Amino acid sequence: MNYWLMKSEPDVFSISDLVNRPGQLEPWDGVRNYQARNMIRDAMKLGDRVFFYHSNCAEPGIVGIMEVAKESYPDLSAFDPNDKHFDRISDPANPRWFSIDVRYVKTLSRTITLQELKLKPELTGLALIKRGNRLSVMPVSEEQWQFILALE
DNA sequence: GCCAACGTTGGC
DNA sequence: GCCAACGTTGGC
Repeated sequence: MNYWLMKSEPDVFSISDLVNRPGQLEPWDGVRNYQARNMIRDAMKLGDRVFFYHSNCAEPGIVGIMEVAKESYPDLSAFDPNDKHFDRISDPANPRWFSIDVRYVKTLSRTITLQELKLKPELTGLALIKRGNRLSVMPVSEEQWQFILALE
């Protein structure tokens, strides 16, 4: 099993929103970065665990866990001219962007904040805390995953 | 709201 | 292929 971290702005889509979705399922679409796209398309497998990270908010940090409920398929939002993430270049016959579906697993008893994660020497290799990192999807090693969970 | 970091675009 | 201009991300 692989481990990941995905960011979402809680004002746009929060972990509470995921909880309230039918079946607690949600298509994770709108990713428009090639590095992140490649991970979604090629590496994220059914059952993989994913940290839900709240970004661009008062208290950025990890708030919960989800799992991959469906492996990659073309991101339909790229073909919708009315969608915020519409991409005129993406050709339905040769899609440029991909989605996965995620399912809610749990909410952490507290937010494990970015501030706290930055202080841990064990996490210096974590992409999230590298300066200037803007990736919205990133891998987490099993060691990092266990370490972070133990902070809860 | 500011702004540093970074990815993308497009002229050359 | 270089690189300046521009747009976006996201912490603060």
